[in-house]
Parts: sequence; C-alpha cells; structure tokens
Amino acid sequence: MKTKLKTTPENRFTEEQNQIALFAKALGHPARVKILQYLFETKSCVCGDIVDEIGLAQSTISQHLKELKKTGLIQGTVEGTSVCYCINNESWTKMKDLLVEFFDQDLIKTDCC
Amino acid sequence: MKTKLKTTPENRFTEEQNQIALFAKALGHPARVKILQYLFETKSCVCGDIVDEIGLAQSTISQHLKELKKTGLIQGTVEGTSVCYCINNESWTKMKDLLVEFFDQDLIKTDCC
DNA sequence: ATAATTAATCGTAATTTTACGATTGATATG
DNA sequence: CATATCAATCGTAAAATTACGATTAATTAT
Repeated sequence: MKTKLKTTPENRFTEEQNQIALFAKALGHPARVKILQYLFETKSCVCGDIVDEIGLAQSTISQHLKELKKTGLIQGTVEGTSVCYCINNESWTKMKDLLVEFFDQDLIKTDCC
Repeated sequence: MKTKLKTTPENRFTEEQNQIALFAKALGHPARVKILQYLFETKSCVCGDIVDEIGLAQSTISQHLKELKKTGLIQGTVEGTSVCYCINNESWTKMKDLLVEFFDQDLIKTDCC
C-alpha cells in the first residue's frame, strides 16, 4: 500500500534543537520578556504586581506565566492569597548555556557567500 | 476611584523588549534552529540542500527561510537557477549581543523567593 | 460564617503559525 | 524555441497563540 503517512518523525530534529527552540519560543513574546526583566529587577514578584506592571488582563498574564513555568524558567510559591513568582536560576543558567553555545557557532565559521 | 490608565499597545513594551522577542521568536522553531546550524556548518548553503537536509516540504522551508530573512539573520543571493543562503553576520552579532545582555541579568540579581 | 481578595481556569474569538500541494516566474540547458 | 530545474508564492487547512471577560477555588479578613 502506498503509505502517505503523517510525517513529523521525532528524529527530524535533535533534542538539542528542540530545547533551543523551546527556550527561544518562551522568550518570543515581549510580555514574557518584560515579565522576566521585572522578576529580575524587583524583589516583589507577586502576580498582581506583574499584572499592574505589564498592563494586560490578569488572565492573559496568567497564561504567560504558565508558559514560562512550562519551560521551567520561573516558579511560583503560594503566599497566603497571592502567589510569589521568581526566576528559577538553574533553568535560567541552563538556557543561557544552551543558547550562548548556539550563538557562538559564528566563532568557528568562516565566510560563506 | 482608581483609574487604571490604559496603556496603548505601542508603548506597552520597549523597543528593546520587542527586539528581543522578535529574535527569540525567529529561533522558536526547531526547523529554523537546524537551518541556521546547517548554514554555519556547511559552505553549500543552497536552498535545495536545505530542503534535503531538514526533511520538510520545499514550500515549508521557503516559509522558514522567509521568516529568518525577515529578522535579517540570513540573506539569499540568486546564483543561476538556485539561491544561496548565508548567515548575515552583522545581524547575528546584533542578536547575540542583545540576547546575551538579556541573559546576563542574573549576574546583577540577588535572590528572590 | 460571610465577605473580600488573589490567581488559575474556562470559554471564546481573532490572529498567527505551520504544513502541504499546486502553481508561477526565473534561469539554465537541450 | 522548448524544456527542465529551482525557489517563491498561492491557496488552504489544522493547530497554536494571544487576548479578554467570567467563573471558580483557595485563602484571608471581618
């Protein structure tokens, strides 16, 4: 039988390529960039403060936070009725190392066209 | 009454935040990560070779190349009937600098939660 | 216990992304 | 010229993203 199977073999991309893309995707929205910057520059990382700071609806911010949590870049701890978010330094470093290594490809490469 | 000043989408994010997100978004798909790696590691950066290398449809690769071109990370030069793609080193460096600076926020940062 | 506060989730709509096949336009080659 | 080749674009469909208001769950305060 002629199998026009659904493509997308999981060996199409390496785990590293997928990881790089995943981290990059997490940074691929200005709101998330701003959230991360805010979490770095302030100690009060309560969700409500983030909502005020960014200027998007509370539910939207929650979605972005969820996205960042998914990659492990941030983590939240319940504090009474609010939730305190902060950078997960381990994940941040992991992302940093992975992406910087990716960026530094150009140090090996010479000219092309 | 507390009047929540509505920020317009234009000044909601800084130009830097938008730039970071834009570059990150470009890297936010494993196919584009792989394309960039391929362009670095080989001298033959012809579109057809990229299609063979990645294993996606030609039109899909074209779309990804367009996306990368949009950010300026790559450029293509027509060579006869084919097109030779290569990294735009200036843009690559610009992205590198911008993102590495963003990554290095953690060097200033103390602990949070 | 009741009310208030906070953040997650739900439901939904608009937009964007991703993928493919088909077509088109450009350039070689016969 | 006719034809083959290559890559961009078109048309389209499925999936994901982004945004919002409304609701819910959990906790704190009255």
